[in-house]
Amino acid sequence: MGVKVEDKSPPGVASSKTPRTPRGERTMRKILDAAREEFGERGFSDSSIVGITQRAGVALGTFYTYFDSKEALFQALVRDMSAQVAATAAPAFVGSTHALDAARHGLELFLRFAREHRDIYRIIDEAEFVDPGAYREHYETTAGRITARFVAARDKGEIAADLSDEDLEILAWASMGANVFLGLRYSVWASADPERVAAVANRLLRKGLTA
Amino acid sequence: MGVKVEDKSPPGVASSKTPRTPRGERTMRKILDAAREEFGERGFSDSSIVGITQRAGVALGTFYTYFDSKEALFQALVRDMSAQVAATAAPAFVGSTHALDAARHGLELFLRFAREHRDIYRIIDEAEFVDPGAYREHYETTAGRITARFVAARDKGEIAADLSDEDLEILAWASMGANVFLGLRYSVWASADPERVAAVANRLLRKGLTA
DNA sequence: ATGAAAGTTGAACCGCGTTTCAACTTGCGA
DNA sequence: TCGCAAGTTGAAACGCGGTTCAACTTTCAT
Repeated sequence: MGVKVEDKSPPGVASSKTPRTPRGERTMRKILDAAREEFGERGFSDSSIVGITQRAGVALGTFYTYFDSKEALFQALVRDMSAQVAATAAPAFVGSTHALDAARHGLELFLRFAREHRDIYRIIDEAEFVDPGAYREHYETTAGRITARFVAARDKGEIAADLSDEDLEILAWASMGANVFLGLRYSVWASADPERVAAVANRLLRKGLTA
Repeated sequence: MGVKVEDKSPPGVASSKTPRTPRGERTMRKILDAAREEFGERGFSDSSIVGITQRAGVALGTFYTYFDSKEALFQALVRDMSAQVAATAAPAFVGSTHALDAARHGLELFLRFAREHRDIYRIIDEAEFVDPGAYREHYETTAGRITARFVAARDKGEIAADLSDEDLEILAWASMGANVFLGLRYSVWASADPERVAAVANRLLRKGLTA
């Protein structure tokens, strides 16, 4: 299938679908919020544009003022949420905390976030099928950030010097996968104490990455 | 949505949809194989029963002799493949190998398997949305197996005695998540050397789980 | 050999949800 | 104040694909 997007322009550049007035802005926002609810509750294929516009309190046709298709809307949503997830864990990595403590704290924040936003979690997962490009971009960007932190930590002597950049990339993907599944199991499917889960999981990194 | 399954009987018990002759058996097999191809290539919602029956070389109506719906077919497929994945890694754990070596070898086998069967990998992922029950069952069963191995290894003194059963469950989920994402990144999206990836990733377990 | 059960066929039915569009309303800038 | 661009509306067109079904063919037990 693939996603149809008319607007190939870089973000910030006006296109035929970009709202030009405050009113239009508000309406588009209402549609995006409604879409998050609808996609989160029913999944992509069981969601309908009728349902989304009804939730948003606008007419069916209004949808096509702002989006070319259901897929284009989904894509917009995924990029929005990917940014939100990144912003959630980010605070753990400011300052000069030890990299492995930061990783533990970041995981804890992520687990709390997942617990509050099961719908968002689900939407990103579904992107694997609805919009593979956005999905891949989300995880590659995330893994890239983790790798960069590992490399920096190694150069600061916080983790073992014998680990190459390639090794660290592998370990970053492993770490990210662990985090995602811990979120699925302990935040989405059940609610366990994020602090405890993060502390136990951190053992793998703390011992596995040091000399 | 949810999956409609008329047949609530335990496996092995005849139902109205079970083939009763060799010919029926063959036809059902043809449909299942065609479905694996179709779902793997196009994903669930872009796959059609027309397409599947055409690939299988049978008439549209024949489908409904063996399955109640598109969802029921998908469910049958997922259970089939879940078993295949389990069977793939299993050989690594026979004999009296050290638990952590076995884990490394099991991951390597899984990575090779994922490389050969990207379609199967994708189908299980999509079950999260098409048939959440089967998806959850797949990962809970898998995590359960890993946890059991960890517990046994701890009792044999191969991993740290201070880890509780609950700790080991958390670590099992982390480990499984790592494996899944490594498969995605290094087998499905690209083809890296499974032995190398498994060896590097194993460092986390080898150091993280021992005292 | 024969009849009944199992299996096969594909046209047609059917509901649903996306997309279009021409008439209408709102609100901003001159 | 006025006119036009932006935004809104919802009925209807449209396509698509899952499901049904009654007629037909094959298989197999007796």
